[in-house]
Amino acid sequence: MKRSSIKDIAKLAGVSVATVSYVLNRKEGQRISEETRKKIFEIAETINYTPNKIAKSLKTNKTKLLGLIVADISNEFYSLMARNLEDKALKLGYTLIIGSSDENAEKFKKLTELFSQQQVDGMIVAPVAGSEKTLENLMHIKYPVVTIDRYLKGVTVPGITINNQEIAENTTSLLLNKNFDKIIYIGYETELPHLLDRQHGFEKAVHASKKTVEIRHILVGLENIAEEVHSQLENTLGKSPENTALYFSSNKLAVAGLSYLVKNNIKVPEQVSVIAFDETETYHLFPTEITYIQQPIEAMAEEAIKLLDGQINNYTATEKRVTLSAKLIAKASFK
Amino acid sequence: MKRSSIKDIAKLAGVSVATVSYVLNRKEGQRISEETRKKIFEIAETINYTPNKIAKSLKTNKTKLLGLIVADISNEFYSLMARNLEDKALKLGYTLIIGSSDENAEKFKKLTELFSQQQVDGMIVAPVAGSEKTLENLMHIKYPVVTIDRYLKGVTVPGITINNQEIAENTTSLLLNKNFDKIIYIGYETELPHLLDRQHGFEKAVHASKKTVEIRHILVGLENIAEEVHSQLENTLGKSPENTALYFSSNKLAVAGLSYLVKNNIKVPEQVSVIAFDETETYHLFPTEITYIQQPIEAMAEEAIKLLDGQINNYTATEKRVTLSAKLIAKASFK
DNA sequence: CTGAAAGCGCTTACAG
DNA sequence: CTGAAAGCGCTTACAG
Repeated sequence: MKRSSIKDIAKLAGVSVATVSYVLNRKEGQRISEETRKKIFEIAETINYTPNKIAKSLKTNKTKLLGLIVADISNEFYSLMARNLEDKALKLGYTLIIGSSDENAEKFKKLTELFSQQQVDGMIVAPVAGSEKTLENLMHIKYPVVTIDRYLKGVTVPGITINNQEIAENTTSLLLNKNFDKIIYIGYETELPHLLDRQHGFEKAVHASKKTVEIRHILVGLENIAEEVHSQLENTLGKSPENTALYFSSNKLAVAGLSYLVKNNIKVPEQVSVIAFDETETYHLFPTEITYIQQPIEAMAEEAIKLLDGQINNYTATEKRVTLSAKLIAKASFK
Repeated sequence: MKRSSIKDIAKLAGVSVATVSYVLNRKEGQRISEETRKKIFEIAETINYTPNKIAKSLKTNKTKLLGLIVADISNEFYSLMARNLEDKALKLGYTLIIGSSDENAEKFKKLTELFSQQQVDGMIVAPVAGSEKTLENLMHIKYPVVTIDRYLKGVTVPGITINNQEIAENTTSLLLNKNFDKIIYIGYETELPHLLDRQHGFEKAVHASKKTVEIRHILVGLENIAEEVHSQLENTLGKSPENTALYFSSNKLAVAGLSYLVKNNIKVPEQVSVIAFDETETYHLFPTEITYIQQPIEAMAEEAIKLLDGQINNYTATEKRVTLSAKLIAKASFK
């Protein structure tokens, strides 16, 4: 696979490589005779020339490559985010290189190093617990970085989040205004601030409320979600609950919980009301339409790319954080 | 963001850049005094040196970048495939750059051009209808390419497929051996050979059978799957079917069909039996466990990377096609 | 209107 | 054991 270069064109056209470069890049300032232009384009066409962006990158110090680090690209939320980022990036001429951190700080660090060696112009990352140092180092060398979905305490990286605590608080208040006997919060055992925000929002609403309602928490690890949720729901909710509400703080948790409800033939919303953070196509197979909190993924992607591109080209300050609003989509699972 | 280079290290260490390069790359042949080695490593460490792979690439003609083109990275099948490819690629030191073609031949072509300009060492592609020419061109310039999931008629690109026709035929035979009154095949209106293979497998089994059973086809476009499947199932299956089998040729179709069953309270397998091609987490919210055909995604990813790496390094012939076997996972949806 | 030349950050055959 | 030098394929200020 021998590719033709600018040099080949120059030789064939009997001009210098500089001229070829000028023509191919359609620079305005330099005026080159229509004749040579035409000849150069024709030759480029016939020898099937494709520019070597690597060579260009070396000179211009821009690769037009963006690194994306998510926890796991096969996770629905992240693959949808990746898709949106891809589209927005492409519009500005960037392509995405992707890595999954598996919630592992060491792997996260390795990926940032790898991407930095590949000279990506910037990175969009969903940082994992324990990766504060890695982010700080990137900030320190002024590497353009934007966080999405998550953020880390004590590190001021520009990024996009949603109003996790607020929306959790508001939806929990809605729940409290109904007269449930019991409300169960199903969340993660985690240190990730954005997930804790959801929990704190829930708790804040509970404390502010005058209702006497039994509150229970189910917290599970990031693995074996289904099994853990099932067994804990069995303890906390039982097989024939009445007048209870379930608050799932992620779509994965919700799916696990809903499958418990299906298996035990528990009726929604007759016996149990359900609200979930995040959506998923999976809800469509549940007999009742699920009330969920919708993240503005497209807007998040758009803002992330904009913020990153701004940093890369020095438009934007590097401590800008953008908070977007999630939205409650009310459906029948809630009574 | 000024990065330090090999030159900086050389200057600081008082040696040549050649020496630094040798040390950092731990070349065996060249023996360099332990003293200078140590000094160079220390300096590299203190000035926080990271190699510029772009520069290396220009010289070595290897970027360690692989292009992945799928129809849509937010599609569950492809994001899972991407994840597996990512892992396998990383083991060989490659990173993945990703693009979604949206089943659009023009966009597919654009992505191959973009990736080729980025000098990816090879591409893993799920070709779209009408992209024969694009693939041929890549083959012609001997660009390392491997197809996954799909293939195209008349183009001999190395690639990985599964035994679509055979597994479809076998599972259909199973269906025919039961005494259903009616069997409905739900598939796509498409020219994509791998999907037609599934349909042909179904039809082959039907023709070979001596049973008299009513056979119906539902073929839908790639968009508005849910609506189309719903309305056509309403016509073909009705609201209270008996002794009927549904054969879905993809997980998306299956989800659309299952949601119809849920909505109309049709019991599986009492009234209707179900078999689906491909799995999805979504099945878990259906009251009955779904019988499905499982693609060996991990093995496909592994073979794809192996095949591509082989081409890149000239181990493998460039017309090798690998066919892996899908497996029927029998569950309760089938009686 | 066009070209010679330097340089981006590396690698590597060659010489000593 | 180490270095000078060429070169990968581009871009771009400068000169003419």
